Amino acid sequence: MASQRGEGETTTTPAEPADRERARAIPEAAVARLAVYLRVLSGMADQGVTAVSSEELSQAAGVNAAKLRKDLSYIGSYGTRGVGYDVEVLVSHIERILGLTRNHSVAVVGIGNLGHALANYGGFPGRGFPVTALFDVDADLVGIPVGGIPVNHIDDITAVCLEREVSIGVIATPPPAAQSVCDRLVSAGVQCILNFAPVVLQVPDNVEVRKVDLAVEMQILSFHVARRADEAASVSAGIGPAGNNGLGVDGMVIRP
Amino acid sequence: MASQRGEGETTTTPAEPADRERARAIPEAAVARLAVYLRVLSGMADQGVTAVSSEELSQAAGVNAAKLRKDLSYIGSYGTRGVGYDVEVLVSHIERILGLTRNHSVAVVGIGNLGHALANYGGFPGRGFPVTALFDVDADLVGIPVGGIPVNHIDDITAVCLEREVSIGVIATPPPAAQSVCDRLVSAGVQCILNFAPVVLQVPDNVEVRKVDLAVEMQILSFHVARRADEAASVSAGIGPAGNNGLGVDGMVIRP
DNA sequence: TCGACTTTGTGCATCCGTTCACAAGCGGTA
DNA sequence: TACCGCTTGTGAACGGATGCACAAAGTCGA
Ligand SMILES: NC(=O)c1ccc[n+]([C@@H]2O[C@H](COP(=O)([O-])OP(=O)(O)OC[C@H]3O[C@@H](n4cnc5c(N)ncnc54)[C@H](O)[C@@H]3O)[C@@H](O)[C@H]2O)c1
Ligand SMILES: NC(=O)c1ccc[n+]([C@@H]2O[C@H](COP(=O)([O-])OP(=O)(O)OC[C@H]3O[C@@H](n4cnc5c(N)ncnc54)[C@H](O)[C@@H]3O)[C@@H](O)[C@H]2O)c1
Repeated sequence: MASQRGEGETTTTPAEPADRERARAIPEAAVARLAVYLRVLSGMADQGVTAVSSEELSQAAGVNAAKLRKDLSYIGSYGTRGVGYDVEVLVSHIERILGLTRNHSVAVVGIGNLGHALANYGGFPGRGFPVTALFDVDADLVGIPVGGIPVNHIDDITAVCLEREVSIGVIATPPPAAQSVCDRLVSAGVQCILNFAPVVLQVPDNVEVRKVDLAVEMQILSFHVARRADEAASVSAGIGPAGNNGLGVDGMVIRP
Repeated sequence: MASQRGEGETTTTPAEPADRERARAIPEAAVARLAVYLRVLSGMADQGVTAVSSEELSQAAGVNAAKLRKDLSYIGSYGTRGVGYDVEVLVSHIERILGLTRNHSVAVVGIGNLGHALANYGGFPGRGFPVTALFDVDADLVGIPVGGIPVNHIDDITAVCLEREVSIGVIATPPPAAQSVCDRLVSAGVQCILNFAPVVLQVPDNVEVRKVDLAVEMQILSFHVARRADEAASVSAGIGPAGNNGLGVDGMVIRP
């Protein structure tokens, strides 16, 4: 039922600083996991699952059960001992902590290979991150709609970002342009930036930057390959490549 | 220097530990930063810079100088006290530790929006990660070259991966297909996977998975916005640092 | 050759995050 | 109602990463 526990939610709650204070104390790593739990829980909810134990959820999310419980404890105690967690309740609390109760308008800058993919991606709007503006410096692109949104010229970035209340700026330009684009976004009041360009951005303290660096990811994988090769070498001999040792596909399945 | 090492490292090989042993001891977080240092150093080398101090390099990489020196110490002592580091020397040692002395063949699975962008991206081959195979289940795509490489059918994945010695598999398929694609890659002997699908993959112990989840990144940004808003709210009653009122372009933005 | 100066490399204290282990709390059952 | 088994929530131990501070080690100029 939707109306359970009369969680009026209208912040008319007993002005507990506890909630607000709590948010500050959540470790960054835990925040990232909460986002994963949220996705898993949403999937469960869609399949009609109403309750889940920390053991089940932790397996579905690929983490240790104790860690999951600790993560959830950062946002409060919403489980029932002996039973588990109510999926919907957990979803709504995680959404609240992650600030997903309101939409976050996204702007993509640099509509090249990657920018096109991002603009066309349908996964963001549904999760509260509508892409509302696209920018590029290329005159041939300006005016053309991509993913339903017309590309604006980079010079209009301030006006458009303010008008559409952009809160997250995504940088998908070539590396040399990234810092300049970043500065423009910051000037336009954008305080969150997701950067795909392999460049270290300099920003004021009040701006949050996260980077996605595929080359770095691959190099980390490369490191592990090398390490593994070394280990194998020092132990010599080896176990066969083992096509499918154990581990099957499955994983757990729906349970209505 | 081999002056003093911590105590036993639980190694099975008592002789000539040197770099091989060292690699195992490098913290994961440091490995990620080494990749960033490498990129910065490569850029410096291209511009003719031959020497650099920990202070300069750390600033360019956006980290603390002490942390940078500690990171470098994990791979050995290649600096010169009173002077700094030789750029080329550092580059070659980092490349060696990251296993970049040999190429790592990459296969991309799922040639949709994202797959196209990845296949067309020119930044990988130059860094030792040549994309040598593309796969999709869509018959209309099979045979068509993308970024110069013809798309293969997913059913040929084992044969093609073995033939081209693919060492990294990139998953860019819709979420429902991700686990199955992952299993196929593993069966084909691929031990490193970079996953873009918002799904938790189940893999054997000998396979390394890294994920890139844009929705999670955005939610982390959202969390910080919310946290910042809370802080502002709890202080709003009175003190307002500086003379600007939140919204809009605040006064700063200076950047050297 | 020598001494002053610069910068590295690292021991150590600290902090943050992970894991363990178990008491507390709850639903179900007799 | 009283008991029993299950699962949560968390105190505490642990381990890894971070940052500081400084001795060691080298360069450079006189
Ligand atoms: N394509 C990928 O798969 C991929 C992978 C990893 C990293 N990246 C990084 O993402 C970024 C974009 O990659 P891409 O392949 O889409 O490049 P791209 O060259 O296809 O597109 C870049 C776009 O940015 C535009 N642009 C250039 N300067 C601009 C400016 N000052 N303001 C606004 N727009 C500007 C260009 O007109 C172009 O449309 C690059 O930094 C690249 O290194 C891309
Ligand atoms: N496009 C983005 O910017 C973006 C952003 C974040 C996450 N993602 C994720 O990346 C993945 C790909 O996104 P997209 O926008 O490119 O999707 P898309 O639908 O454009 O492309 C998916 C491609 O995978 C192919 N495919 C489907 N099943 C397959 C199978 N079993 N084997 C091989 N190929 C198969 C399809 O034929 C299609 O060409 C999705 O999981 C998406 O959630 C994409």
